[in-house]
Amino acid sequence: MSKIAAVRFASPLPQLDREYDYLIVEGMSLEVGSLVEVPFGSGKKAKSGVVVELKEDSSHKGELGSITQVLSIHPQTSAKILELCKQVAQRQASTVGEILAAALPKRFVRVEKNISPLAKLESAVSTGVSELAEALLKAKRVHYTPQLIASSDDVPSWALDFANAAKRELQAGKSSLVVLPDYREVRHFELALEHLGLSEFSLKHVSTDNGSARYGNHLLAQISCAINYGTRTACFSAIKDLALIMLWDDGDESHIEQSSPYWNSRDVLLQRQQVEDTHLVIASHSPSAESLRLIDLNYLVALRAKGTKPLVRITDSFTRLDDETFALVSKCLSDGKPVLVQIANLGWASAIACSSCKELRKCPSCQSGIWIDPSGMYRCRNCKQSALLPLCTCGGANTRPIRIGASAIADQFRRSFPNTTILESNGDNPLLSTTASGVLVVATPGAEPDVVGGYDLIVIADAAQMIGAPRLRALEKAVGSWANAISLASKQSLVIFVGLSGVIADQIKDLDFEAIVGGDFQDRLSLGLPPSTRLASVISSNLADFNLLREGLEKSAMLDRLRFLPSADKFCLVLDYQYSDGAELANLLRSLTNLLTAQSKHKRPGERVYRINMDDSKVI
DNA sequence: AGCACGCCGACT
DNA sequence: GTCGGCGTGCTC
Repeated sequence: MSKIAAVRFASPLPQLDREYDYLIVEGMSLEVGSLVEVPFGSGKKAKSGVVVELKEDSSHKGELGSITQVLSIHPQTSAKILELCKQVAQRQASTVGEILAAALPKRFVRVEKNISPLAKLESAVSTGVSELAEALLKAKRVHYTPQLIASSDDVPSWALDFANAAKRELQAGKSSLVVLPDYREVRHFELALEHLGLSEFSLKHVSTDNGSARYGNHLLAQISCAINYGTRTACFSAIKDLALIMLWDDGDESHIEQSSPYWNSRDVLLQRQQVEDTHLVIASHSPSAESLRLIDLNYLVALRAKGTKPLVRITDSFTRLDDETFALVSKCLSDGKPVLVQIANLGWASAIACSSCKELRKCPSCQSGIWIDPSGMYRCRNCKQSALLPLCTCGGANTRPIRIGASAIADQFRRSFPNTTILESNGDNPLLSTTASGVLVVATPGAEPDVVGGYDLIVIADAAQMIGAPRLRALEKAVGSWANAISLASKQSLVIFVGLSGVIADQIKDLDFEAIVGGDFQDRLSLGLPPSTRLASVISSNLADFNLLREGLEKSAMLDRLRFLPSADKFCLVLDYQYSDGAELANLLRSLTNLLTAQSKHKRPGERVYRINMDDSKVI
């Protein structure tokens, strides 16, 4: 029996970011991952922590305290996950405690009393031939492009491929982990599990589930082999005999943690693959620039499923719905077939202008633009609140909409096709699926609902506008959202891209998403922009500490390898760095900000002086 | 985060 | 003299 336990606290504080050794009282049973209560600090106040190591002796010179009690014998996490937390903390210039806080679920004592292991899958059950599962026998890490359109049963191909690969592992007595961007894709994967009769062998890890269900599955994952699936926090679920990790649509922004320390599923799972020595699949209809980079480096082996693709029609029309497109929509609807129209902007209009002087109308309090939301309210882009519209500076009262949005387009369709069901779906008000037959759906990118049998016509009405957005990843994001929309097509579907010409039009003809994203990737490579490099950002809470940080970096040994980029935010420092310098930069930023935070004259309770993001995709 | 220690100004 | 202000630093 070990005598000493090293304990860690799930706290973001850098002062507490280390292991503390405690004596294990005789007769106490615990293991790595157990939750314990220990006396801590000068007041010997009880504090709960996680056992991270069992050992015989301590390097600590002073006297050791004793563990007061074992709160839960059930391990909350595993040694491998603790190692993963350390590595992620290192890369994100964060603390282990902060990552650990993300890795530990909320505890529900009652759940611990009645957990029983999951049933075992009979290994005799035959498995269908799966290209993906076959490829995994040959390569450790795979990038997978599934068949674009579902071949049957309205279950997406990728979800069936994932479930089949997971089934094969389960038959070999191994677990798998599937990480999905959002609830929609969770539902798709569940459909595949149901289709293959695997539901009872699976464990769901999503934050929207009630806490006790989630905690129960968290504990079960460590004692039963299963198909584990969930959204991004599932990246840190401790799993028994994990052999396969699969990530769907790694370019989706839902995979990025929005609060400090801003980790993302792809980076965490790439590290987890190494820590746990598992197989890894990163899959999407349209590749992310990062995964193309990993294929280029031969870190991922590319695999593409064969399959039919819908017909494509491209118009270089400046209007979103030219006469010919409109006629095709009309024809489809009169045949009782479902139609999808993807519109980039939400609401009735993106902006409004004065009818007399043509000036854009601004918010009276902050001078930001005003748009019209789906309920028809005038809203300021900055203060987000509904704005009462005052008279224009020229005295004019009338306005006209600039760039009408999805609600206005849906309204036009309602007038053109009074006998057709017109549905709207957007991120704020998503429609997951519809069963109507002759339906016309107007959706914003990422909110396209499923329809039974698939859409027979899909109109990407804002193709030109989406690729022209002044953002670094505009093209990659646009193509990704087109691919996902088109994956909802029926087998005899037609896809219309409005407003495209030139090289992109040539590439989109064959729905060769990889060629488009790849070309964009090469362009960025030659410009030295992400993902060939990365952008780190540090937001300071005040000007004095912002200047101290900048001075500190300018005096550092890394100065010649860093590039300072201009930033719109006033206290935001943006740095461009090479992947190979990432670990060193993270260390530098962490030690520098820790030092400056300790000395800061401007810190306020509860507020961080510096917020570090080692991979900021929003910054330019 | 807490909590003690410590080194300066105002007070019975 | 000594009570208490909160800046600095440590917690196994």
